[in-house]
Amino acid sequence: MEDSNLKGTEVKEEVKNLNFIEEIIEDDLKTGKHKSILTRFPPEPNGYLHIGHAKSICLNFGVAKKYGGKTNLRFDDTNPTKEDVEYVDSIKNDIRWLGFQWAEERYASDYFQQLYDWAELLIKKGLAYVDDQSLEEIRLNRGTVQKPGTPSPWRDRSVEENLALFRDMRDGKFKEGEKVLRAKIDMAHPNMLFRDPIMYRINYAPHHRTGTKWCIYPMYDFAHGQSDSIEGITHSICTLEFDVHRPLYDWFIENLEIFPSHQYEFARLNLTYTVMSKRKLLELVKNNYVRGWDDPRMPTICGIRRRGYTPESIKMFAEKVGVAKRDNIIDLSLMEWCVREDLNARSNRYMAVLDPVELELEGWPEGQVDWVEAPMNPAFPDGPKRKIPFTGHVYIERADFMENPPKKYFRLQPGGEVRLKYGYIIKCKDIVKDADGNITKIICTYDPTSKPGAGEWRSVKGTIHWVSIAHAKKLEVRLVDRLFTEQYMDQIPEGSDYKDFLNPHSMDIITAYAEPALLEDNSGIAVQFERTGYFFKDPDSTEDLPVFNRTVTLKDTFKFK
RNA sequence: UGAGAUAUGGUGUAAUGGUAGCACAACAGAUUUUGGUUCUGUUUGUCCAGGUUCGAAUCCUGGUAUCUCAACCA
Repeated sequence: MEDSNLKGTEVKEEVKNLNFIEEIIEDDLKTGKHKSILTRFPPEPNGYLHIGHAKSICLNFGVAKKYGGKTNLRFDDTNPTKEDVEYVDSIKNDIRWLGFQWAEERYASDYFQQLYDWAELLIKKGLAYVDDQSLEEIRLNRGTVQKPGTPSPWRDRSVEENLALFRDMRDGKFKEGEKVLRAKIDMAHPNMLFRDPIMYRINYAPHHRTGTKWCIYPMYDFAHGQSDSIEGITHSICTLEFDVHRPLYDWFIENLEIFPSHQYEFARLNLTYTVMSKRKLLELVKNNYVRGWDDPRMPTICGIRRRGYTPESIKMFAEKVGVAKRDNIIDLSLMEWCVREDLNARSNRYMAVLDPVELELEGWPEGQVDWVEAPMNPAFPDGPKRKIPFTGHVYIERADFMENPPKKYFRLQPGGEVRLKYGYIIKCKDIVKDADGNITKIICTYDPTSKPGAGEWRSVKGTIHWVSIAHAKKLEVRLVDRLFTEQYMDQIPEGSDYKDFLNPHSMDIITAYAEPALLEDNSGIAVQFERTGYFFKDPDSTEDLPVFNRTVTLKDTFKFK
């Protein structure tokens, strides 16, 4: 009783440990600023979602759920030249796979008419004008961060002229780049975004949803805040690089006198050994440096999934990295710890030998097979079991035998005893080598009284895994390792060739010899090869090889001092 | 030479004027039919310099460092 009380207070204290977004929300709820909360996840459908987006998804959906609110999925599709339906489908799949459900599926393109009307309103208020300057001229006249810009010669057109010109833009009377609509703010403003930001540009590329209905498209700044406002988003959570946009976000909302959504920024996720920019990931795909967006080496959600990560582990990771405003580079080991934590509790165990060497038991009766029983997961000894055929002729891991072992090595060695997991205790008697001195076979004796369940239990220092050669299932597996060799991808200079940093062994094919029960496993989640690491067969992937995840080996299994 | 944001162990993240805590990593030990898991322990930190205060990561002043902004991208 007291224990549970204690636990209760502990949990309460943990809940009190809020990130700054949650603090803002609690405050808004408490002061009555908002009765309920509505967040949104607003991807541009121009690429696949990656682990950085996963953090944003967990945050947006997570806080809404925590405070009884909802989350919209809104596609920020205001640039037809970059966007595609392929991407909207993948984005929806990934969010669903993570286990989140959005309240409404919206598109910025749903609001094109409303946005257009608002643009006319701003023109009528004298707050927007059509500019005839070329892209080049606009860029030059914007000034620099240190020097004020110079106003456009077209800045003071009459409302009537602006209105007529803007309608002509809409009606397709101009070529791309010939005219833009700009907000009339301040060409000398210290915030570059306030130097008459462009609201609309002409683009004749067909839009993936509206086709050729429109030839003018709103810019991000003229679309995002208003879209939030239309939906009644209370907390518009985005990454830090948008913080300079917030004043402009507010400016449009104020001058349009619409629902005051507010933007809050947090630091985006960075990971060691990982390229996170969508643009760079697209480059990897386009140059065929990887096999696609869902290549198991990619940091995309679908790539990580193919590597055996579970939705739970990704959510745990998002929770662990926290939410703050300072720049960060998270160590990959934290993410790997999260999968191990989840998989350790849930994944089935099998034995598989990756680098085999033959081992023969002296005196084992010819043709005898012992079917031994082993738990699927040792955490549940009374749970589901599997049967493993044991014979006198097995493969063991080459690394599990050493002829001249160092001090603390306690696997098989000449004259030494070791247990074959779930089987007998064996003792190394002899070694057979080929002409080059490579070990081809290890001869052992075995202790018939050491059969599990058959008498007194005897402990030995080492236990190694094995697989009966006659029963072994041979399977080809991809040994997936990190895509890049460089720890901090930011250190790679802009424009340099990614090829120079690719890990040449990130997709090696190896042959594994596994116990037969593995083939019947249809748990759908990654499986643990005992003492080696995690193995995953993507149920949705028929063409490629299953994956052995080198980046998520068991902690320190291969190391010894 | 502008504006904005941010500085807490190796990496993240708490502490909102009162014992600098937690997680990952690293290291050590115990348990173990996975060198896994589990358990215990250790090491390492408030950007700098002043000031206010009985007391400062926190408040003030002045520096320093890092990031973001000059697409008709989002």
